[in-house]
Amino acid sequence: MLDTAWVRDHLDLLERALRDRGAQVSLDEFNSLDEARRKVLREVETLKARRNKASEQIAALKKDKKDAAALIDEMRGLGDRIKELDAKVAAIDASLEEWLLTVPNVPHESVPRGKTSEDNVEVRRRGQPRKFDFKPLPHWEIGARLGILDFERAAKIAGARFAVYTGAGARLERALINFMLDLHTREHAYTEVLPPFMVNTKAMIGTGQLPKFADDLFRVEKTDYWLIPTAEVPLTNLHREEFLDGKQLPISYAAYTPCFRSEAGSYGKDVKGLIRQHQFNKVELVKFTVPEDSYETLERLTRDAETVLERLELPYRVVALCTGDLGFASAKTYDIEVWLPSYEAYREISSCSNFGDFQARRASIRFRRGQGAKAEFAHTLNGSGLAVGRTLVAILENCQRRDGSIAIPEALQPYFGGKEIVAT
RNA sequence: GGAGAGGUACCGAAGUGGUCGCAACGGGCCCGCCUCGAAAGCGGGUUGGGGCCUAAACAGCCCCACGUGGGUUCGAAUCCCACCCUCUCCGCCA
Repeated sequence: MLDTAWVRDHLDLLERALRDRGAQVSLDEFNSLDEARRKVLREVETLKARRNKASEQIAALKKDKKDAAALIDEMRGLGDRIKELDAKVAAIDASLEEWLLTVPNVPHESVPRGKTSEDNVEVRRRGQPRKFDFKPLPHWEIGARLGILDFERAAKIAGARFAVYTGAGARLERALINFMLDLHTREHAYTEVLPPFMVNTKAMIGTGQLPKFADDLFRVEKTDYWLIPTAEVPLTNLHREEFLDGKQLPISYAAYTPCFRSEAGSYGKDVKGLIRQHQFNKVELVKFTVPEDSYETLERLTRDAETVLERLELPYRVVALCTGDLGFASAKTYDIEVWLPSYEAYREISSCSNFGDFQARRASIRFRRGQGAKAEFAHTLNGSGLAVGRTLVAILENCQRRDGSIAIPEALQPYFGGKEIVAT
C-alpha cells in the first residue's frame, strides 16, 4: 500500500510508474476521494472541538452546582450531526482504502523498463547445460519409469495438478527440504520457522494477496482461513502490527511449507508433470531490514537462494524482471531460472523480491532506531530458497543417465541416504 | 462445545459517567543535577494515527484511539449489545 500523503504529493511520478507497469488505475478517483475526505474531516473536527469545550464547561458548572441546562440544550443535536459526518468520513475512508489496496507498488529506479517477460534482463549465468549423448526424457516419464511419481492416482484421490511421490521420490523431496533448510539456517544465518499453513484475511491483505487476487487462492469454507500460496504470507505477517527494535534488524526467517494455489487461468499451461501444481513444497526466505539496506539485502538474499543450485551443480541464470513483469507488491524482483533439458529452456525456480515499505505499510510493520526515536516502516523482502518440486524436476532431468537411473548430486547424498535412484 | 476470569501506554497495575490520552501509582528506558566515575537520591521526559498551518518540521493548534464494532448520553476507559483474543476448569479429540 502506498502512503496517502505520498500519493497526494507525487501524482506525476506515480502516474509514470503505473504506466511502466501497464496498470490501470484512476488517479482522479484518488484526488476526489482525498479532497472530499479532508473537507468533511475539517467540518466534523470543528464540531468535535466545540463539543469537547462545552463538555468541560458543563462539568465545571455542575461542579459549582450551577445550572447547565442551557448549554446541554445547545449541545443536543450536535451529537447527531457529528455521527452523520463521522459516517460520511468512514464511507470515504473505506473507498480510499480500497483504492490504495489495489494500487501496485512503484518499481525501483534500477528496474528495467519493459512490457512483458521478453523485456527481462539476464543478469548472470552459472553452470553449463549438459550435452546429452542420448535423448533426455521429461521428468514425468522419468518419474513413471522409476516408479517414484504417480499422477494418475493423484488425480483419483484429489484431481488434476496434484502428484503422489512414492519411495525414492518422496525421500528425494524430503532430502531437498532438509538440505535447503540446513544450508540457510547454518550457513546463511536464517532462523527456522514452522508456521501455520492457513492464515486469516488480515494476513493475506498484509502481504498483498488480498483483496485483488482472491481467485488465485484456496479458501476454507465457513471460516476466515485461507490456504497459504507461499510461506511469505505467514512469515512476513509474523511481525504485523509490531514495533521492531532497529538493532535487531535485519531479521531473517527460513521456512518449509506446502503452498496452495488455485492456478486459475493457467488452463493448458504446464499440464504435464510437477511444474504447475495446486499443492507444492517450498522453502521460503523472508527478511526485514532498515530502508537504506534493502536493495543490498536483495542481492544477498538472491545469492543465498542461488547457492542451493550451485551446491546441487545445476545450471541456472538470474534475470531482473522488467517493470511490466513485476509482481503487484514488488519494487524489484530477480527470478532464478534453472535449466530444464526437456524444455530446452531456463524455468523459474525462485523469485526474490524487495517490497520496500509496501507490505510494511499494509501490515503495519515498524521499527525504531533507538529509545524514543520516531517510528519508521521496515522494508520486507522474500525469495524462494527454493521451490522444492521444481528442484526435484531439475535433478531428475539434469542428472538422468542413459540407463534411466538418476545420479544424486554429491551435496545431497548425505540427506538422501544414497548416490542414485534406479528402477526397482 | 459448556462455565468462569480478563484484555488500559515499553512492562505491571489503578481508574466503574464529568475538564482521563498532561490515564494515578510501581518498574523500565532516556536527559539533566549530584559524583573522580558509578550507584543511590533529586528534577524532567518517555504511544500511535489523522487534519489544519507551514518551504518544511519529530514548532504550533485541533481531532481520533483504553481488544474490535455498534448503542445510550450534552459528555463513555467507565453503562448496554454483539464479536474477537488470552487464561482457568469441564467435555471432545491427534
